[in-house]
Amino acid sequence: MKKLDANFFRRDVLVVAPELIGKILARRYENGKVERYRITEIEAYRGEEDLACHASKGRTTRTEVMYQDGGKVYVYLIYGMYHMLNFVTSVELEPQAVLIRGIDGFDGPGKLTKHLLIDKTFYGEDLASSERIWVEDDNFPAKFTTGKRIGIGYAGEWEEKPWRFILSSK
DNA sequence: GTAAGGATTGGC
DNA sequence: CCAATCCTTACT
Repeated sequence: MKKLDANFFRRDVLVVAPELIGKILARRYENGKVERYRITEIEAYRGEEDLACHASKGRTTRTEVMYQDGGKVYVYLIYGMYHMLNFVTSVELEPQAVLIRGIDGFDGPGKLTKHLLIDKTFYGEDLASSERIWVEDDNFPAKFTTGKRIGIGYAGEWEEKPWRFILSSK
């Protein structure tokens, strides 16, 4: 079982996203208990020019972490009710991130963060050194399919990009 | 300062 | 189909 370090995330989001499919998301709770889930669905958000990416608004307090080096956690609240879990990819000044949309047993970005007790205190967490959340590679031979990203009807032509990756083998 | 709307979900 | 619910951004 290998823990993914920052170098894994310091690449283009369109390279990292498909490789993350089938990887293991590990979460250690305050009571010390560790739970592991296979990542089943991911979406890629790529740069300021991607109108669906929050960084298209520029570097703000909210998007700051996306401009940092890859391997960080980006969490934000949507619709006043759900926290979305993202991992920053690429290098400094290249705002890219992957949204974790589904893990084994919890299909849906809002559901999985609710179950894993992920909230905005995870904003900026370093996946390589965190004791609360990290990603592991168990050499699972993952296969995946792609599709359009969900819920971004305002993004014009960017809505058509096949930047959603779904695990197809189990 | 004020207003509009969102990378969602579950219930009617 | 629509409300829940609050943070971020845009605009007066």
